[in-house]
Amino acid sequence: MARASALAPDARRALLLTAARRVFARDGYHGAGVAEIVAEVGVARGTFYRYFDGKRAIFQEILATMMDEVLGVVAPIDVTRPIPDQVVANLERLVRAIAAEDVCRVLFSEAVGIDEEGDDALRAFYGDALARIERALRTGQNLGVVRAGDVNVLARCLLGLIKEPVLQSALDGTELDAGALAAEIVALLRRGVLG
Amino acid sequence: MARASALAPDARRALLLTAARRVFARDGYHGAGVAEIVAEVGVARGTFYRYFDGKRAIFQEILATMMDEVLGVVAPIDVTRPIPDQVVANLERLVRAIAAEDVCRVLFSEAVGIDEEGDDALRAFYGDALARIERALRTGQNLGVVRAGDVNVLARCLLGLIKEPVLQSALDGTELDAGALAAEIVALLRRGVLG
Amino acid sequence: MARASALAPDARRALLLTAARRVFARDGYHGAGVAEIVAEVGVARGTFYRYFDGKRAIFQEILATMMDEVLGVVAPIDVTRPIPDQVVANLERLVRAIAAEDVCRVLFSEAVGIDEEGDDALRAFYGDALARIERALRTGQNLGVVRAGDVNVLARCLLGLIKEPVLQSALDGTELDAGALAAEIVALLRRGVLG
Amino acid sequence: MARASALAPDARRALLLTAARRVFARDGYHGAGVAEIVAEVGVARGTFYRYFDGKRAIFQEILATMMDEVLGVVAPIDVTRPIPDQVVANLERLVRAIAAEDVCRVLFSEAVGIDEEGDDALRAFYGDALARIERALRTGQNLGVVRAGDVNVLARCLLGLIKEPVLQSALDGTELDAGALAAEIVALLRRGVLG
DNA sequence: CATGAATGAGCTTTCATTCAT
DNA sequence: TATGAATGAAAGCTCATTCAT
Repeated sequence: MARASALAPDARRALLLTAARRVFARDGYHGAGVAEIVAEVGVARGTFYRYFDGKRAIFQEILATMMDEVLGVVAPIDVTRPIPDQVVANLERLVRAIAAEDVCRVLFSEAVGIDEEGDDALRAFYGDALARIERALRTGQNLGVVRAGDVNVLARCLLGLIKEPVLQSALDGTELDAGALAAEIVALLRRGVLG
Repeated sequence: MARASALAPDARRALLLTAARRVFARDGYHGAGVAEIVAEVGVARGTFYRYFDGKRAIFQEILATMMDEVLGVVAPIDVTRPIPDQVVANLERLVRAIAAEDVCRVLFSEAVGIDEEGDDALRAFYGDALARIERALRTGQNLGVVRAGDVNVLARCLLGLIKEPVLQSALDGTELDAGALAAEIVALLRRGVLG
Repeated sequence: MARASALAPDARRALLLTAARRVFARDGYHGAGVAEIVAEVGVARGTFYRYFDGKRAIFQEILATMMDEVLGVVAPIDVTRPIPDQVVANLERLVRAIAAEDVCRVLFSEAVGIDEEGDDALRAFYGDALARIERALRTGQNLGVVRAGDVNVLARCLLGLIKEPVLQSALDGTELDAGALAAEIVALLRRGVLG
Repeated sequence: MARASALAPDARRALLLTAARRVFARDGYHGAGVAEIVAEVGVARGTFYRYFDGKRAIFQEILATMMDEVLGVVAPIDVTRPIPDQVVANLERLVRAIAAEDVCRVLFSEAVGIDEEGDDALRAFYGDALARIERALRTGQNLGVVRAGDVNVLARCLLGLIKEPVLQSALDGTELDAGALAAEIVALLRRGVLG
């Protein structure tokens, strides 16, 4: 058989990761097969195992990457500049990051319950995300711009505020307007919905 | 193996459903095997297939039941009585319903992406839930108790507000205080978090 | 459950046999299920096993009956009366007997290769049938009305002459004219086809 | 278990086909299991499914091959050469082809009633075979060497004349003398058996 | 280093048969 | 005697992984 053109190992590894992301996003973790991944890249099955320990391993690596991508878009607040604008910008970037088709399905649906190791990673991810939100809330409370309340619960609520609209868009195939969503979230945070 | 005593079909069916719920919640849809379900009930493999068309069928039935359970706890608002109390009560019941360990895992994680039929059911469920929230919001707007805004997006946000804290509790094993959560959500709806 | 009306055991046995014949003819030996047979009669599975040792046993009994039916229609030749008429009449009855829808499928297709016992029965059946034909041929040779030839081979040929047109009719769903077929066979026996 | 040495796909495929033919001929379609086929070849279950879509698929492929083998031995009649010799030769080759142990059992007994697709193939096979015989008969009638008669029925009769002796030989384990059978058939066609 | 044929544990499902009621 | 819930061996099939080439 035609041997795949010699490629820098890193490049081939990247190709496999990209293909796997696509396949996992399309078919889900259990629906995806190593066969499809290698077919997309055009290498043999065995080659896959030279670069990754297995299906679970590549999935976890993709997951870790996605988590970094998502958490990475959140910029620290610069208190010397207008805060609300920064919050809105962060929200928009966050929404856009998790609305990326593959991220949404893989991170929010497929990642749950693969195995203990995966669940640990997921817990760490959410722990990190929630810790950041809580910190922001506490800072806000200290500055007097955030009302009193259980930051723990509040953080989880905010997380849902962001996640769910994105999830629903993915589920029903609707296009998502990140700006509008961010605006609506901010409005909700500012004044609630009642009155 | 000792032959399981014959049982009224409905009783055996119920036992299998209960066991399956437990197993699906514990191991996930793909991790669960018919073998485990029948082992929990103490019957032979074949018995399972007397009552259900297969693994997918019993899962979908459990899913449908859970959806009914969840949507069923939401009582229609009686406009002749104080509305906020009813909303809080509804919220609390809703939180408790979806916080049931098995409901949370099965409905929010495992149900996604099993097959087209399952996804259709899921879409229908969320469609129903969102439609109810939107209706409530619109009614509130007409009564002047809900501020203007895109009810579509808002409904999705509210859904996340409820789902996410429950999901996070399930993920990290924290006990959930439904009352406190409901209160916090109401506070958020009333005044937001800022200021 | 409603207990099937008390019936003379022989009558119930006969009902089961009739139903089984129908089912075996329709679905084949392997395609048929005990479930269908009892459903047609309206009795419980267990009842079936009170009357028959099992699926194989009832099938063999049906087979034996069919063999008797087929061989039974062949009347011994009465040498004091015109022989050709009797041969034609025998042929017609034979064709009609094996053309019975269920006989054809069950006896010629499904009966082969079920198990050793079944194959023995089949061998006995064909052995009997061929022995009769051979005897008739030999008698004919002695009377000078049948030309010389290997009666063993000839008997097998004659058997095929009768069986195959019936089989083909069953296979392609064509209606069979027993009289015409008998006539054609006789013509063939008389003069061949050449010249 | 010792790993089977890798083989060129075509070679492995051929080995599986050969083994499957043997197993199907020995145990029948329903009595045969993929387990036995792979055991004969000395490979693992999964290997089988690399080459065939399943048990039905390999069976149908074997069936198609057998049909081709059988129909392929019949040479077109060359009218510039003595016709009777050619007919006898064709008959002999045909008998030998269908007398091959596996062909006889698989094609004439096991192939019937597997599923719709299989029955269609079988109908097509017989349709083809009968059409050829009919054509030959009609040609003979036009040339004045075949007497008048219903070619449709006649063709079926001739088919049985060939098939049945072979079938019976297979059933009772008798050795078959293709030459003698062909001669007897020709004699029958020429002069019948009476007189 | 790449290949891809081979692996085999493990899955879902079927159905003739049994036996407590 | 009739019932039908329960049985469980055995089937077909999948797919992540291995390893000789």
